[in-house]
Amino acid sequence: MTMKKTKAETGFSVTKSREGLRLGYMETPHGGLETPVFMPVGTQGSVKTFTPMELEELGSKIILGNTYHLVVRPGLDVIEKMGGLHQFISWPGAILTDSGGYQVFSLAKLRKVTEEGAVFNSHFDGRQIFFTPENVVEMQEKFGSDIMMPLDECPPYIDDRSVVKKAMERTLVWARRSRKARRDFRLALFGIIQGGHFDELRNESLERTVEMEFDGYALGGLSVGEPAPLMYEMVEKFAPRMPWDQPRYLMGVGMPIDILRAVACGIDMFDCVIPTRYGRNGSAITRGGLLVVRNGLYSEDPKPLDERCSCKVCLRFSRAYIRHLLNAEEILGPRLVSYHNLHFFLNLLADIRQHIQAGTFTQFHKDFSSGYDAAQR
RNA sequence: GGGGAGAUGCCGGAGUGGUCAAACGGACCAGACUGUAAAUCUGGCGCCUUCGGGCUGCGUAGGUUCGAUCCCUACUCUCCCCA
Repeated sequence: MTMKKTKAETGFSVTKSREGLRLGYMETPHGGLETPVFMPVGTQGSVKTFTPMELEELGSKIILGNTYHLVVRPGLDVIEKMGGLHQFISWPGAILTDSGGYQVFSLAKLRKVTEEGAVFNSHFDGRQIFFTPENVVEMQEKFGSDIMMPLDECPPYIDDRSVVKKAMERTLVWARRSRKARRDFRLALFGIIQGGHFDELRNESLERTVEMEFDGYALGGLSVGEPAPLMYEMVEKFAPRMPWDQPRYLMGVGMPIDILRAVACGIDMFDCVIPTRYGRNGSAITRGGLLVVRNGLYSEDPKPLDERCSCKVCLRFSRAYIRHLLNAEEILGPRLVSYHNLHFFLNLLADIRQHIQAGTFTQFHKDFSSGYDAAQR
């Protein structure tokens, strides 16, 4: 008698540091990676402004893709015919794909959610696209995503408990269906915990999702407009209750200090558009907080974006030059700031891992926070 | 020398008697951005303000009118055509 497979072959092991923090190692079909980890977001098959070579150079082991966006364009067929997502975008590392659950939130005006799934009027050409828990898993298997996220309903930050409850329950039903739909057990499938800022809902979502036995668990529905303290509260309460021996992913977070706080609560995986979006919009993330290089203040500033940074951009270029590039709408401007920002995030996570290992994370966290302008988050 | 057109805020450029501190762009200044419809979006952009409003203002100087960026006169300057 053969045991029915319920879990991916993707391996994950955690050790507990002296300070009680998590240090993990995850194996995927596209290489291993240490956690806590930051995953750059490459929605449409590209981490905006970066070549895969640059991502490798920065030490990124895993990036995100987005099922909704990739299906809208170039379409599932193209990616399949090109040999899967990794080959198509020429990325040798791991890929986690989000399901389109976030688009249920961000493209709320263009979609309709039913028990069956979510119908989107494509933002690109208006064409209707139907997402169900089943076909979303199927699509991600065709992509060959190392980590698949199930379709979920990500509600906005809202005080109406019944709305959040409904989304949470629907996410549970969809989770069960997603789990049943998987065929390729080399790929991991995570469960997503919803419930907004309501303790009982979060709790129920967590317990019932964990019962379904996924390969990892994610806290979803946070950083969707709620006050930061509320997000911290949720992470502080629920991260520790997620299974110890499996990856814990806080979706869409966040700013450096958000990440530090979440790591302290036991989160392993992060993704966020901040480094790349802020980069394109002219803000550098630095040890001192946010630095809006675009501002006139820096027009004659010879200093690097971050005086304590050793990235290629900071070793070579002045704020004045970068501001000029941004101002003149030279494409190099957004590229340079994005490069610095992503280096900052990846480096921060490397520092975090190192300090956890050394048993000095708490001090590092404290030092970082005091040097970082709180007003800039 | 003759004829014509025009001068508006940092720049371009609407406006042709009151609803104009003056449309719309651009530049400039600032803010936002957290599983990316974002190389995007929002706000400010004469001076002062207790944010109610007050003051100065559309080449210069006069004039008409209750009222002028808008009409008249002169001047200054710019551009175009003819000689």
